[in-house]
Amino acid sequence: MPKTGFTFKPLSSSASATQVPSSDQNPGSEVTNNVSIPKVRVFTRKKRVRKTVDVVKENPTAENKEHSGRSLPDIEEFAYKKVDRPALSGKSKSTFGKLNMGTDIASSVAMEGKAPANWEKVLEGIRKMRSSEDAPVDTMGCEKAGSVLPPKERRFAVLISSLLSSQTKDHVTHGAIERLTQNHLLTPDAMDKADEATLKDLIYPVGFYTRKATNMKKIAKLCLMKYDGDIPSSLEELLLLPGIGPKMAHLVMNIAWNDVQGICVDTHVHRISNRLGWVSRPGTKQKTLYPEETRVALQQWLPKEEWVPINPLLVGFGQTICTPLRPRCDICSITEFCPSAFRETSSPSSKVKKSGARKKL
DNA sequence: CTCCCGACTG
DNA sequence: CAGTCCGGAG
Repeated sequence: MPKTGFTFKPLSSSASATQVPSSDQNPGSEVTNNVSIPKVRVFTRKKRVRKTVDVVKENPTAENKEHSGRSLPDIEEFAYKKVDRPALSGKSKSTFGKLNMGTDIASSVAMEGKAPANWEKVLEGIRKMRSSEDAPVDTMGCEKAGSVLPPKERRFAVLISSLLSSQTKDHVTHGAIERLTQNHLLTPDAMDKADEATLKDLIYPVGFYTRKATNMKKIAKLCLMKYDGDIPSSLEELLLLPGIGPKMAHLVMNIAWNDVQGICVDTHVHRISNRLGWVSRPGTKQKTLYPEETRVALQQWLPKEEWVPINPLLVGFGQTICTPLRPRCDICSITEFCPSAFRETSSPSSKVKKSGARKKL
């Protein structure tokens, strides 16, 4: 991949491990330095085809697809998003009940705020396992590359990169950022003026590009109008931006502002922390139900120096060994400290009703 | 819960 | 080829 100046690499705390040598990079990237070209290069490959699957969801109760309750109740402090979310109270309760089961991994669960036994050995063990294989998840690959930009631009780039990186492979995110950069659209000003359709085409392969293009424009405008072209500097204000939730907000605080307000918890950190018995619901031995709950619990005992590195560490571990499905306990070196080792317990988001149910007849 | 997008997996 | 992946929002 040609790196034309900006080589930002967002802390892809999610996807990215898996290879994907896919021959398709971006076919038009021979655009080296025609800086003067005012027009935007549009993606012409693979047509975006709507799936138009005329699936008549005759079974609205989604028998499979059991997410792990993504939305959270208003757990403690600021951290939680925009306005007040009324929901969660009544409805999803039944679902949570189900997810809640099988949580006896608590033998070594940390007592409120107290560090679980051997956590240092566990971390060390994971580090070892990670170093042996080529960890694709390098955390701050950005600070070195992004530093070529003035602070303000760099922060904006970090914010946009974070937005684009969710649910998207690293190389894809990188390509999108590169295209935006080449077209001089990686600034609040330009982005605000740009066509939404143009942005959409430029970021194309990233996940949820349509929604992200919309969010990018809104974010650019907000940065312009409320923050003088800079990005919000607090967690609360970052959370107010469309498309920026707890996970990304912490990531941006860490990288863009170098101000560690909290741990960036994604599903890997969430799942593994629970498997290890590192966190539990307040006052219980139950697994935490939401990433935010995990974050709070983890922050109660994990030394602050580990707050940032814990993410890339567990993400890499979670993608290669402690996987959601069929974790590789057989090759894991810390099973002696893991209450969940060799248990089919699977992830926090258990998979109860699933294959057993009938498809569509 | 469901949708958003698409690439990958069993 | 249905199910997974996994962050955010409604």
